[in-house]
Amino acid sequence: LIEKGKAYYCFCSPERLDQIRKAMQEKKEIPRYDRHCRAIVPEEAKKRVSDGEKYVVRMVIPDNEIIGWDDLVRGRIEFDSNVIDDQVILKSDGFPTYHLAVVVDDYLMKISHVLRGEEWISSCPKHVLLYRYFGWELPEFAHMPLLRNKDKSKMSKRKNDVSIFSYKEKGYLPEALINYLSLMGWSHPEEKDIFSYEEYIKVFSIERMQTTGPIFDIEKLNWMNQQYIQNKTDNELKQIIVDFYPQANELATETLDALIPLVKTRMQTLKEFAELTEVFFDAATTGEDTELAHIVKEAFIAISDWNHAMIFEEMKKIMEEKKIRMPVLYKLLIGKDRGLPLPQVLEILGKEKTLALLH
RNA sequence: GGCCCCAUCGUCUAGUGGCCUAGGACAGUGGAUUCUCAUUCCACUAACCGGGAUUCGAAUUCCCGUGGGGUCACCA
Repeated sequence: LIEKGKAYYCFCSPERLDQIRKAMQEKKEIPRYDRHCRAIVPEEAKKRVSDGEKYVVRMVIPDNEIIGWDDLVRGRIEFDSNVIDDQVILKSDGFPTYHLAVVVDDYLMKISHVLRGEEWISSCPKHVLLYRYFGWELPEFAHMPLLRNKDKSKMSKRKNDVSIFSYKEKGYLPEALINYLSLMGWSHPEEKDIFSYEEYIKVFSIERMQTTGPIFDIEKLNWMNQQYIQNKTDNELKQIIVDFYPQANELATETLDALIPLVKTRMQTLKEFAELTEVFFDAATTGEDTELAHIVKEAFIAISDWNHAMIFEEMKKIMEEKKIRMPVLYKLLIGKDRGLPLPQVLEILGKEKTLALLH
């Protein structure tokens, strides 16, 4: 590029760069490199380089030209070359900057389509120019909309939780996350909301890509995750839960098996399993109403055939007599006023452990 | 601020001049089912940023505003 006159050595110090940038800003001009070193004749530049002077390499931006490309999602995009900076393409440490690297790397990798975030639009003309300078065929460019926060600013590592691993840790299923994300800026041709990754690959088309930046809303992800959890078979879900929450292995197999269908419709994320099944892991505290506890205990002791139907019968009698409602019994037995269906939970827990809750 | 991108319910979106008194999904509200909570089912609330122009006819085309976003590094 240097030999072709499409790039040149620059010896300007960071201090000088800072200075001219500030000066230009004060004059309300576009803060750009002033092309100071572009005037240095090649022989002199080469000599200074071989003398060991520190340098970077900048690309030459032509004057008064329109640089553009046909973006696959946005159509024709054009820039006036006069607003483009003589970008550094090789740093003083000898490493290329992103602009040089991405063009060369994509070329070597035989990349046909460059799909990237909208934030890259303004540096794209530099890339277009680099392709031209190298004499390489331009790939297709498609600039995707940016995921945004509630305040509409773009999502970023600094401000947001954008690590896919953290979503996994929070108990989101990979397929649910993928499904949800696929709907950010794109829509299924049949307006479906739930579809598999395989189907997504099959029906995806860049034409359906939207140009506006969608706001990442966790509510719909939650709903979608719940849908995916519900659509699992009991066995699949059991495996997923055990993988996610190894403590589940402490439970007897029958216990866990019986719990799965109960938790299935009540989990938005896998993390909620622990909360839902707390009573199976920790000895729950008894309620304050000791009189009620005593009555319930007596009634339960009398149950010979320990199953949820019988348990529920006894509970109904007590609720009628004491004029109380279900939440009171929940509170008494599991320490919370809501949860998995109580009679079933108690059946699974077993008579002995249930009575222990009421000691 | 310059340049660039964008603009339909609170949110994700359908919509490519007439099928739109704008459709679906999430959330919200009300109801049905029900042993709490969920699930499931039903219903309701809710949007084309503003102004011009083109057209017999604009959410859809064009222009001007306004608003939002991105970017202006020897970071990617």
